[in-house]
Amino acid sequence: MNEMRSTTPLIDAEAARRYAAWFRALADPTRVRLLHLLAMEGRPMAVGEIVERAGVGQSTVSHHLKILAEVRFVLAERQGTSTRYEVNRTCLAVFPAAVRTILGEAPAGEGSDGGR
Amino acid sequence: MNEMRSTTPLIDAEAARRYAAWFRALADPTRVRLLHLLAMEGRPMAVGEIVERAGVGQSTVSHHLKILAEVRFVLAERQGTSTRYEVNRTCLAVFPAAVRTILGEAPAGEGSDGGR
DNA sequence: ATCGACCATCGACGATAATCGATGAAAGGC
DNA sequence: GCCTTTCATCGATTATCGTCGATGGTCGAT
Repeated sequence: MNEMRSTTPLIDAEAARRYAAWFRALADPTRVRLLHLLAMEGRPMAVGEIVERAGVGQSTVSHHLKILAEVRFVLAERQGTSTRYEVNRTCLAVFPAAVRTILGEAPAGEGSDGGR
Repeated sequence: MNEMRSTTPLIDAEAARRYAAWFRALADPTRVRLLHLLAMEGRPMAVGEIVERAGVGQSTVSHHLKILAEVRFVLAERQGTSTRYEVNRTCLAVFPAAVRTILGEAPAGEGSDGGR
């Protein structure tokens, strides 16, 4: 019982959920800082190394890295007993495109998904 | 008890919270749809008019409009007994700038705040 | 002054999310 | 084999969020 009455061509519910999910991935200060740390280092970093600088517990860091990885804002690579995370700049390009679509300035459609 | 150990020049906690707040404003499908509706109409709309097309209750719409207004993504204007909301495209320009700053590609500093 | 239309706010509820400590699982070194 | 290191996952706790119905406040008209 929850559809837009929609005489006008509006974003459908699924697209709205997809866009919201992207924004939600960066809707937490800890994740913003983790992403920025990885970007500034510019190299794959081990989780323990990240934890040393994050100011939050190891399980918390792991949790947030997982969320960032699910939307491909970071990439994970196992290396022996360690896991290296690095920033994935390509996928972060979705934001300008998403904003343009929401504002109706985009050619609609999927937009640059960044190679998901 | 929660600071980055920060030998490297990282985003400070306050900046991270500010960026996260911007992303959080669009981290909900209903807000994405409301913003898109306002953008497609391209004119100030009364709340009742928005409610007719939003598929959620009046108080819910009012709640979300308030959140969008707090970050200036929409602007409110009382007109008699009614309140008109319209999209504020200028402030939505913060996203490309925010992403560049988080990725360390920005000229640092405040970035285009959009005239807040 | 009263009424009606319009919208914001309140209170409550369920759902989701952030954080932590503890436990578990995989890989390497002994 | 066993122990250590490294990380992911689990369980619990607390806080935040989305939604609703109901109430309250403001303005215009009668």
